[in-house]
Amino acid sequence: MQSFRDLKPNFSGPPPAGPDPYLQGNIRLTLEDPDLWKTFHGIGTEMIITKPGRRMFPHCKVNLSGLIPCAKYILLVDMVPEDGFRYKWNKEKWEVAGKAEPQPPCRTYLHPDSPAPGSHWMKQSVSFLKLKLTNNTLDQHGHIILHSMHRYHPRFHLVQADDLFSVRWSVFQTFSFPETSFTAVTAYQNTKITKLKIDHNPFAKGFREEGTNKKRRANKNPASLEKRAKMSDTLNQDSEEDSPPDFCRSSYEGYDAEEGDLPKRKEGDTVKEERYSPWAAEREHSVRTESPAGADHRDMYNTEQLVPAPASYQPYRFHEYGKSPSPSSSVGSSSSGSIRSSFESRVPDVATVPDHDSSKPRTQEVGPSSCGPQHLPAPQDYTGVLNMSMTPTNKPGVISHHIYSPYGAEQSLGQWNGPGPAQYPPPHHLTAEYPTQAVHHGYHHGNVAEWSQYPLFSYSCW
DNA sequence: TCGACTGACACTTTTGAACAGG
DNA sequence: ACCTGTTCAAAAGTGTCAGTCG
Repeated sequence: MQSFRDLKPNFSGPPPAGPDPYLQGNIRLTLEDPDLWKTFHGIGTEMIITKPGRRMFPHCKVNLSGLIPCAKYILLVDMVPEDGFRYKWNKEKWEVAGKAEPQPPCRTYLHPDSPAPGSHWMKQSVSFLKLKLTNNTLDQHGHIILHSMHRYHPRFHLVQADDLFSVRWSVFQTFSFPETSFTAVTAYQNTKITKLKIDHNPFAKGFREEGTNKKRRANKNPASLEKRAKMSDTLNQDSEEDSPPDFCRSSYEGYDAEEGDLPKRKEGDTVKEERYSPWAAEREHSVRTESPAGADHRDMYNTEQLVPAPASYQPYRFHEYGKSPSPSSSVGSSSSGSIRSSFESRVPDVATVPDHDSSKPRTQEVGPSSCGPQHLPAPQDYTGVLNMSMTPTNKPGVISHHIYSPYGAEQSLGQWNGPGPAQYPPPHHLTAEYPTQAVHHGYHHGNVAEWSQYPLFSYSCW
């Protein structure tokens, strides 16, 4: 199991009144199914993105501990570009194919249970199963928009807040897991990944060797069969013989393709996995290339707590600036680089809510929730809060903004979204960090939808 | 010509409504 | 009237593949 290293409050602005006891806890956020993730990561995880939106597999699932049981927390996920490049799959390996395309509208997936007491988050693992990825920049469903052939990794944000509105005064704690990085694709490039997905994703059972989906295969034309045979040969070759030079052989060996079972790794095996994936080596040399905003800008607002990986991950987490980003430049290892320096020493991020909110009664704002009998707010509860906002009302303190919610009651605002950035430029406190984006002056955040449309963290979107 | 992308397809799991029984 | 468990159809999630597009 992994846990993040020492917890640092990532809040630099005026601190909440009095010492925040929540920052002193031993909050742990661990990734579930790490072995599965590692298996994928060892090959080079790919995630399909489609216009209507595609779930991730493996999907993000985390365990939380160390939270204040009676305090409410909000859990979010967003996707961060790994670097400033676009990639292509060429001859069994990923190669840089140019600079990254301009970042699509950043969106943050809010866990539908949010906000919920710490006891709820700790009760069982928290799944982001319904998080969907899309390549449709005009997506109206609130899915997370990514570019195909670009690399990303999910970040988890934990916010102690009673509701969305109090997020503004809350402290973000950010976590990421090296093994969850992936390449967004519209069609699988690496046949090994395809096989892994088929073997582990129950929905793809029909494509397993022993599956019943033979009719379709029988319908294939000879050319397809031949092609598939080639693929199969390649796969077998890869599995049985040497992996392509740019793949981490040792890591892939851990995957028994025939059995389809997760590798049963012993602790001692981790040494073999020092270079975890085609990307691992890149990490060793890698760079976060110049982005319009620049790494500095991206680093300013939050403290990302990279979850310490086992020893085997160390090289992955080390990287330097100014070297080739090519994932295929796997040779060589330098374990002496800075530990994801781009994520360190950040000024804490402070989320904001629409200015209008400041006028609303702060009955449930910062500070510990009173530890009384608390009912777990079901998604409906949360929805109810949001519905208050969505429904015009005359009640004082109740915001009557229109919040776009593509979901039903259960999923209202499960994914924050809204109109494109052109319509809703970044909020004030972020504009300075968006030198290349439309700077908006005198803008008032009209509602949560508008606010949530913004990237929560400037460096996640340039 | 080629690579990226799209949509239809067959298959699977999940979900929820309808029903029966206690 | 309620609760629980079962059944079944619809919905949703998969990778495959042929075709389209730039």
